[in-house]
Amino acid sequence: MRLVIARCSVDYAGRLTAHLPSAPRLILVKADGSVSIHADDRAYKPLNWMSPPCTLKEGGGDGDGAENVWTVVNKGGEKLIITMEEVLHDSSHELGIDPGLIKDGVEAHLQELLADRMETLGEGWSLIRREFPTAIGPVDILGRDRDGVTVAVEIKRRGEIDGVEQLTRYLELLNRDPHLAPVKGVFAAQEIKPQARVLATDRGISCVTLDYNALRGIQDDKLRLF
Amino acid sequence: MRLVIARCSVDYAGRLTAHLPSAPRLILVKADGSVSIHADDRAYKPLNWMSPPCTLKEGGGDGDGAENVWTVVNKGGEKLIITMEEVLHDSSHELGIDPGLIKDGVEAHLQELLADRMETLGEGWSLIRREFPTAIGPVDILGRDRDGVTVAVEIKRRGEIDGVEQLTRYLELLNRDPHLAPVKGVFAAQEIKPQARVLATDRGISCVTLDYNALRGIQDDKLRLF
DNA sequence: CATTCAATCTCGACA
DNA sequence: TGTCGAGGTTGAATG
Repeated sequence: MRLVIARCSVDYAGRLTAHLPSAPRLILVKADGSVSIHADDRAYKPLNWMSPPCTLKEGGGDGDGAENVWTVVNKGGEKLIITMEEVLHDSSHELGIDPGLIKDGVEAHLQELLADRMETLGEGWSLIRREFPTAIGPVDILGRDRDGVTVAVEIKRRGEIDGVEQLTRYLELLNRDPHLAPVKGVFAAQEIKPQARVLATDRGISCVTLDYNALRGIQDDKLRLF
Repeated sequence: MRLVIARCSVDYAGRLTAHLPSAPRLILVKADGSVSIHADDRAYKPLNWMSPPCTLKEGGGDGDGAENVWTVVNKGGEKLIITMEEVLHDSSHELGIDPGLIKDGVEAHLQELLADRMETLGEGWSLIRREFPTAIGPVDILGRDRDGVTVAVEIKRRGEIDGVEQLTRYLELLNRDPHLAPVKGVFAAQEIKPQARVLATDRGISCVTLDYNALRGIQDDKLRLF
């Protein structure tokens, strides 16, 4: 990864045409050849970028001696032209390939724990199975209450409206199956937003706030982010 | 803007929970307090990030002496926890506020030029107006052919399928207006992808390849990116 | 402040 | 390879 801080102007011509007037910016050249240009605000989105696979050529390439012009092109014929006016910093660093992001670590764990302790949801409740498959995706937990009524449980770390919508779709589908119907819904999360609670209640879905540490039964400072 | 290259592990807890195992990465701390973590690939998307407004605290904050732990929190209670294991580079740079991106410079210019030279599209063609308003957005150019038939022109720098779809929607709407109907469609671009051309032709929309320099009539090396 | 909608959306899965 | 759908979507514009 190469980090360049430079006063530069930038022209992009591809899916649209765009121009950045001269200003100091960060130019990020990554090992895969991709280039992005960042201002000193906004974490997520670069001002300008070229996605890999692409190639960077320093110098105009026309042999016109414009060595301060960088040209980045990709397969689709998109071009990013960076005119360097003053380089303030330039360093390179070997990072190697990244092991990558592990998502839902805690949510998966919550599901595991809850499946093992269905009595958390109610006395006499039992597990049918985790990740119960349906046509529109797996239901986190399918179980039975003490009366043998089927229960679909949706687990989120933070319970928001879209989670309730998701569970509602599962319930609608599951209730079409005469072998399962009637199916009750339980919305379980470490934290449930008021709006989500109202919507769930309105739809006859019960809400359960989960205590991660209590479920684990032990403390683990490394994972206890809150 | 602060650039830190460090071997680190990262935990995010917010709209979801996610974890990055220990590896060397770039940590970008911007003037607005936002933080993003980049691997050595992918130009656009950070591995992990925290959008502003948010606050960064170096050190665990528990007084536990974990000074190598950075904690970033925002209003919504989202947390990003970076555990620094080995700092390989750390530099700060003053960039100031960015003048920002100017989009569509050339596309807007193309529209201007074409409106002034409707005969480019056909002998005797004339302009009704640019940015002709409709309920679903403005049509780039509305004009008439030599027979007085209304023509809707969609202009793109690169003609792709979505441009044809857009023009199709305009045509459908415009043809419902008895004062205008029948309305013909013209898809004009500096470069038209084969797929887009096929789709347009299939829908009775004619395609025109625009020559920017010919339309301008003069050369301008500064703007001529191709 | 909530809501809607476009984006150089990106990114992964699947046919 | 193209298409489809989700995303910690982000970000701007609007009521």
